[in-house]
Amino acid sequence: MRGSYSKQDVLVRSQSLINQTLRNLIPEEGLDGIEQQISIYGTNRKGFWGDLIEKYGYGLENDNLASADFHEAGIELKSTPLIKNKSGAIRAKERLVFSMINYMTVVDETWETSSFLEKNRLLLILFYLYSKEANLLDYPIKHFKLLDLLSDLSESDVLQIIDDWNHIVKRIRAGEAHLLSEGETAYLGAATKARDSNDTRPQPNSPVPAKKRAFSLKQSYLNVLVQQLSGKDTSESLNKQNEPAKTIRQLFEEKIGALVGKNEEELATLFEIDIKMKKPKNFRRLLVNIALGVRSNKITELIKANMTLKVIKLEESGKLAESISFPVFKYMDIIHQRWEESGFYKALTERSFVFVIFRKQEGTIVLESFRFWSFPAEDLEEAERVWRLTVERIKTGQADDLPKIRDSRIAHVRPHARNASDTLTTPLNGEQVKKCFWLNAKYIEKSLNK
DNA sequence: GCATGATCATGC
DNA sequence: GCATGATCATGC
Repeated sequence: MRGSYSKQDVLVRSQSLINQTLRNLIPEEGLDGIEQQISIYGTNRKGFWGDLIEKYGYGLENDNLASADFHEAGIELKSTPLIKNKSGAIRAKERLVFSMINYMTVVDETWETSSFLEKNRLLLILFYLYSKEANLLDYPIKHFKLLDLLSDLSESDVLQIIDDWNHIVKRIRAGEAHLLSEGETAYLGAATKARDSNDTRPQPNSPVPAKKRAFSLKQSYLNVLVQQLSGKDTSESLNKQNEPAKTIRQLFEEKIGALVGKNEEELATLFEIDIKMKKPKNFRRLLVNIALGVRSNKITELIKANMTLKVIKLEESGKLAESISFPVFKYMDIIHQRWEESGFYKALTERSFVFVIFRKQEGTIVLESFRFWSFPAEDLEEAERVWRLTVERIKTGQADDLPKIRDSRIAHVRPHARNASDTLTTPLNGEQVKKCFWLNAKYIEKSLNK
């Protein structure tokens, strides 16, 4: 069977698999044996579902050859789980991981000659709906997406993925593989594969060993794909139809870069906004949205990239007045979490920011610049210290006395609530006002000036 | 002037 | 109703 599919065959076959389950697809005489394997290995055996769908969904024999699954059509098949959250919405359960990054050899590749492109030039992503309670034989297939990385350069996603690949490889060439983080790139990330911090690999241009990493499509990227495939995507793209595709960086250069040097009043006039009315709290964000050509804060490219747009204002001296907040944590949850699974850790390592920077100047406020920023890996240890201190205090009945701004050069804990009666339960200190981690304004300011 | 606590404002 | 971005208010 292997190799006899054309691209069209693969698409037709995939369409026919929608809403099917393995139980529907596996012939009766094969089911017993597979059920037995499930009872031995459990339902979480990695890749098992993917192996079975190749065989029973597409009639491909399992092998370990490095060449594409559908040899003839040059298509690589990747299966990835979806999960329903409490409110019933469907999202990607995890990132989609490709092969390991070989730091030693990838530095000699270009995108065109890369082993990544060689293996994944035509990517068929199959989404199935996982459920903790269900048998894996009963996971329904929900969507599929064919991504042509080789020739679909008009597709902005592909452009961005190439940009990301180049960024990652550039870092490795610079001897900075140990400083990589997933948040540095937009859609294609360098996800850690290491079980612990000793699980490392050598890199060519530095003696420092680096954590094992693999290329991956980010969970946030898959989430938007799924929304789009199911017709539920309400975000607005910065890439306009009939215009050439651009990367996120190019889009900001074009749309924000062009307005650098203009002040609030000039921007308001340009956009025909009546500024005589009282300025709302998010006035500059509104200006930025208009500049970007969107009407809401849901911007497709930024959601895909797990990137937060922050509009900040510097004092005349260049000082940043306000710290930057993260989502509120639950006292009762955080005490049971490991650092690596905490919301703060994930926000720091997987999220990134684009800052649009205004600055006070001679009685007005001027659009000064924009900057892409992600949390530097070398500062993770200090963030971890603040997090551990926070957890320790909550556990020991000091939830009313959490790390303050002077306790760390990087982060602190502060309220983030509607008002003083907007509280959550603590283990030993009763109800306390909702709080979250904040990155110190001074730390951000210094980091942006680097 | 800054740390800290508190709240406003908006959109989902 | 709530999460989140953004900023205000107070007191040392």
